Amino acid sequence: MKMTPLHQEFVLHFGEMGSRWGINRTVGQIYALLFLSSAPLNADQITEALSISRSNTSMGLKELQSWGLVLRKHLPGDRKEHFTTPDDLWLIVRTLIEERKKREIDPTLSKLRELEMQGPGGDDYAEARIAELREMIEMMTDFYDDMARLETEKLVRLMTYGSRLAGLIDKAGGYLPSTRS
Amino acid sequence: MKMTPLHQEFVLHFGEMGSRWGINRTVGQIYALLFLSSAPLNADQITEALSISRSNTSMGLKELQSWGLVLRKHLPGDRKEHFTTPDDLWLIVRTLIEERKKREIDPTLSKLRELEMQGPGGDDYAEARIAELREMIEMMTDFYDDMARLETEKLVRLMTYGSRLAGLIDKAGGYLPSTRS
DNA sequence: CTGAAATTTCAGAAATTTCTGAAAGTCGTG
DNA sequence: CACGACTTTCAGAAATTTCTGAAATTTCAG
Repeated sequence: MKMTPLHQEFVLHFGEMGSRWGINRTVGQIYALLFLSSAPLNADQITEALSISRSNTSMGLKELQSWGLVLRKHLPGDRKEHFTTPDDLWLIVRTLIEERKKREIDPTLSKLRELEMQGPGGDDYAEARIAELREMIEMMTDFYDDMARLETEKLVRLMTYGSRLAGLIDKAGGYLPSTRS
Repeated sequence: MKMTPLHQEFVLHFGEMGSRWGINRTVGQIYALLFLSSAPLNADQITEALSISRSNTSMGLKELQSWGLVLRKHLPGDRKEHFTTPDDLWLIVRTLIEERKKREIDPTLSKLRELEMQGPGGDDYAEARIAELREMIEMMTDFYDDMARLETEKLVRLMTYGSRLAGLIDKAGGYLPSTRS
């Protein structure tokens, strides 16, 4: 691994940002390194490039694989495992959003539903607030599900359409619910 | 502060989720407590309800205010500061997204642009990857900006329209760029 | 099978983050 | 303008997370 100044800076940045993204420094760095590398790298190369311990590399790769952000790749003729990032950026973004939803939203949605199941307990305000929150999260995740189902091609076209979308909707005359409550 | 079982569970959940959301346990708990409370609470009430130290409450409130998720409120006749969450959930979500963008996306976008400014350094693959990443982030943040500008009413209508949006775009015959590069 | 190469696990060390109590600071009223 | 009520700051303690080296486990060529 050469590690040009470009690599250095990029990798360090992802390391620093890691904590804000809910992953740790080395995990961010490993991802960044693989992201910039045209050829798959093996664990020893990563260990050396980042000056971390071999076991740390192993754990970081494990986490990245659990996120689906890094793939194992067997290179013929080499016994070592090699690793890459998927090269379709849209796929990466979809994975990232899906995983974050799974970790950051879904548990709360379940909890809110569970709390509502427990029936009225006297605090009307709190109960209403919880119901309202649950409804909003449902609306957003339903919308997300719809978008996630679209092919990238259509998604891009939609996004490029930007603010004109609103006008389009008006014209479409969709008679749809307005703001809640 | 009464702290019914409902409050308890809700507050504890937000505390646990806090770490996944990039805030710490007590900050999550303070927010949850205020979210469920119809009346604004003062720092001592929060301190007591959550059994934390007064200084911890102070720091937590400071952070939540910096996110714009908690507002100071002067109650007439009481010298203490009181705190609430905005009650419009859409506003809360907008704030949350805006702040996360500011903290999690914008610094990276700047960094990518900065790296590109430094001009070609020999690694074509890495440079292309960085450019591609920058372009995608720009496309998404531009779209976000467009959406953020819409009134809530329209946003809701748009979201409720769900997957039919794609068909709409097709019919609109917008001749727009397809997938990048 | 065997054993060397590669990988993973894991207990404790190191680093980082969170939390506390005490001290310093702010504010408004008498 | 001084005093008490309230709030913030901050250094160090406590808790949590991350990282390491050594040992255990897996893998596969011979």
